[in-house]
Amino acid sequence: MLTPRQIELIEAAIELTSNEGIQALTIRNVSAQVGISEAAVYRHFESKQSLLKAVLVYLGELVNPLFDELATTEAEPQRALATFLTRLLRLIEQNNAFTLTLYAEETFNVEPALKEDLLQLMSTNLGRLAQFFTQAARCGQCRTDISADQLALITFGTIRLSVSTWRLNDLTHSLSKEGRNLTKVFETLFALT
Amino acid sequence: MLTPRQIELIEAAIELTSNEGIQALTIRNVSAQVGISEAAVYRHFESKQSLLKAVLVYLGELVNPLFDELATTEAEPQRALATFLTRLLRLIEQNNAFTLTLYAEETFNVEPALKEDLLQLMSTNLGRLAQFFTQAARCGQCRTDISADQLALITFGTIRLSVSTWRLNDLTHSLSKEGRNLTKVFETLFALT
DNA sequence: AGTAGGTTAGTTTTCGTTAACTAACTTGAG
DNA sequence: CTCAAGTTAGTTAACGAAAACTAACCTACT
Repeated sequence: MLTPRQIELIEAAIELTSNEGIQALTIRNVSAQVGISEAAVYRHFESKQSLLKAVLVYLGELVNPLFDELATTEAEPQRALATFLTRLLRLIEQNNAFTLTLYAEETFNVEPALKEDLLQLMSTNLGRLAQFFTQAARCGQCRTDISADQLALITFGTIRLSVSTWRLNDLTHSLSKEGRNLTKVFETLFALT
Repeated sequence: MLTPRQIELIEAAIELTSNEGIQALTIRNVSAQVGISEAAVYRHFESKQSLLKAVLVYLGELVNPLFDELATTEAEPQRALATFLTRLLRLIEQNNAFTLTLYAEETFNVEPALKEDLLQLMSTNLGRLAQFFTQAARCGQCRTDISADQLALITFGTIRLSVSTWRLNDLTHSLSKEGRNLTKVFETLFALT
């Protein structure tokens, strides 16, 4: 289990990375952010790599609840996807750090030791989204001429790029509003033909 | 204009970054790759930052011809998009370095000084794609219930994520084959309703 | 008394960058 | 044509800052 201090360190790492890029993710910066010395970090993580690993796990757990709800909700698919999107984008908007959940593979694709974790994070996300579309198609609420896997790819890819442009534009326009647009687009796009 | 050596350095930088991440993009590594001393790099670029800037420009110019053809071809839209996709993915498959054209914003979103260039690269790509869809819609070859901007977002986002998963999976499955699938998907999705 | 969690002060390595110098070329005046 | 002067593109050696990490010590609580 994670101690409060460990969580603090993980969140500092995430914040630094999402704001200033992977280059800013140093033990120095993390410790400074938390307000302890560099050496103290090693009381809580035995190496930088193990901190990175913990960050990845943490990121995975951040989005999981959203996918859980997407999978178990009683609402009809269109509504469920809309809710999912709204929540995701609101979280990102509120907490800059959240963005990393989307880009983990790009950002951390550095050390081979982490590749395994990255692959799992990515395929879990895509897989659960695909599962949702399979389900939706089964209830006749979604087109079937495009495979669930590909619908998941389109959805996730579009979301990522939307967020990406939003960030690049200095978070000016409202992401939530963009989310409502996207919801509509997906509704139109994925409806029965 | 760029000297041959400058191009060599730029290409080394791109290769390093796309293979091992931004962390590996150091003057040391670049110079070693080219086979000269670190100091010699400064005969060709006055600082690391100016090398990075040159890399971004170079990346932009790499994809530009593809967009040019997409914009000017006489072929009908469906065919044109298919060709564009095929070429892009083949380039990426052949030359690992090419991937960076897609992820530049993620990868280089580090130094504020480069933000301007990144923004331009990104919005040029998206803009040109959107222009294509506008054109296609005008000839009645593309649905109009979703805006060209959003079609561009979907297309580009999906491509990026496809390439991303391909890379994460150690370039196992054929990207060209994936391209053919994507082409079909886009045809189905974007056709007149 | 022992341990969890902090400190300071180091280590070694690598970073970007500069200084001082040199060999190989170009160029222009006598 | 010759040769002094300048330029180009490279070298080695060093700089200070910052990287990840370690050792030794302190301190407060159980």
